[in-house]
Amino acid sequence: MTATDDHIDRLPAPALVRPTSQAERVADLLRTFVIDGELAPGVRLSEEKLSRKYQVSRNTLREAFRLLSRERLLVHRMHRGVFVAHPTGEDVRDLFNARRSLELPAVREAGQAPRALVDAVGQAVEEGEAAHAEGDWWRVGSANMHFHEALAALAQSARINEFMRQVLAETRLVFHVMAMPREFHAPYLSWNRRIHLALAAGDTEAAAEELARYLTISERQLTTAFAQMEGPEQA
Amino acid sequence: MTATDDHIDRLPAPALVRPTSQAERVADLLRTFVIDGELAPGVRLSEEKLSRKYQVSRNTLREAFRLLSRERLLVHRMHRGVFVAHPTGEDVRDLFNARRSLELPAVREAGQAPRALVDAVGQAVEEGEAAHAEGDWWRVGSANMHFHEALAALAQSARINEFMRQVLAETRLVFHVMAMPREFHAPYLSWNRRIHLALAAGDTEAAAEELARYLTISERQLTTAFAQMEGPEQA
DNA sequence: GATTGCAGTATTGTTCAACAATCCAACGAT
DNA sequence: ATCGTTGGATTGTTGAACAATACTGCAATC
Repeated sequence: MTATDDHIDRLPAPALVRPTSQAERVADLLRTFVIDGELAPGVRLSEEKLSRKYQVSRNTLREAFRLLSRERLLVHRMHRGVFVAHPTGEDVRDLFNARRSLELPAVREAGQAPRALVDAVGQAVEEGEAAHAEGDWWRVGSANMHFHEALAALAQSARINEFMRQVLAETRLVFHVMAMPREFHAPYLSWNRRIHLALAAGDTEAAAEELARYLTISERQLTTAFAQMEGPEQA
Repeated sequence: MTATDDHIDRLPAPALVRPTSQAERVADLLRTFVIDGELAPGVRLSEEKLSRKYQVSRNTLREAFRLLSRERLLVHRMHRGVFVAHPTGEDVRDLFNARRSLELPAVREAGQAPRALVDAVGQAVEEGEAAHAEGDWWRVGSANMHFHEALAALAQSARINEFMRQVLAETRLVFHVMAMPREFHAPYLSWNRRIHLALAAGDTEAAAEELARYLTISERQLTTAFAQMEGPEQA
């Protein structure tokens, strides 16, 4: 170890250059398509067409499919192909149960979390309000996701964070199943603001109760919409 | 719809015959190997050797690898191959934070859960005690996993259940990193028994407190062991 | 008229062989 | 000691081939 090594140790280390494989890149691409709704729920992804379009071999494409099917964004059906996941009313209930398990305790234990994590919640609130001011409804939705992601992050576990991202991505799929009206997200803006205010004030219990109400109402809205949808027509 | 269709509706439906792909079967196989410690943490899985040994093509094998790397049981390192995950002390902290987030709230809300789910917790306790009576330490460990899996299941979310399974599988890997003494699991048997008793009695808060203590102590044991291990020697 | 049986077709499941890209260890030069 | 080079081994990716399966439509049956 020479003296010059000290300089190296001081470098902003974590930005390590990670080489990525073709399969991962394709998976990233498809993931954004699914989350953004460019690939509608239930749509089948033809191996031949996709491999031709994105200039990758079928084998590489299939590796990407495996990654995304473990994330529940794609569904593999033997000899039939892979399809964009198509959540049902049952899935909605499950997703919200999962969110309750993740978000509520995270908020209740927010006292243990570093201030930076609480601030991130506030930033998401502001992002949503800014998007609302610009009338960018899609970004309002994204900001709402960031908000809840920030809530789960209070639990301080990278694994929880990743799981939460998955759950939220799936939740976003739910919105694609039935085109929600643009104004659907509007009421949540003030709600998020209230939750963050309570958090910043250290009143975690109040924040948790607000959040619980939010989740209950949001779930009810979606499940009733699904009931109307799955009842009359077929699955 | 003829009258005979009624009989079909009454069949034990959920046992649907799901055809499985080669890739999934290989993934299942490798998963058990990893969890059971037959493939030690850090070991590299040669594509050529494995494909030859299990008579599958490299491409199929790689599909299985992608599945398992999303489960964090394998780690893909570009141009180097896939390795059995090798958890660090940092991972241990993260895993236990995740478990606290999952298990504690699940126990606290156990009142909402159907009795069958609470009974499942008791069954896991008995499984552990039976295994202990037989001196089958490996099964004691498995039963302990089942116990905590049953706790998380009180949250009533299939997604939570799966996530918990993953977390526990990783936790099991931790035990393979350093061979824990056989008696390591012994004290947990009575602990699990106490937690279940409190649960069955409806005293969820007492159960949660016991569980919290358990997690704290268990985490401390593992992290100190890791500190001794990662400090002197290299990573 | 609805169900069953049977093409034919399209697509996925899987394998194989080849090549490019990269890592790694060993060697040798500075 | 450090660095550049070289060669071998392994992964990354491809394209083509074939088997296995699902789907459609039509004819045959009751």
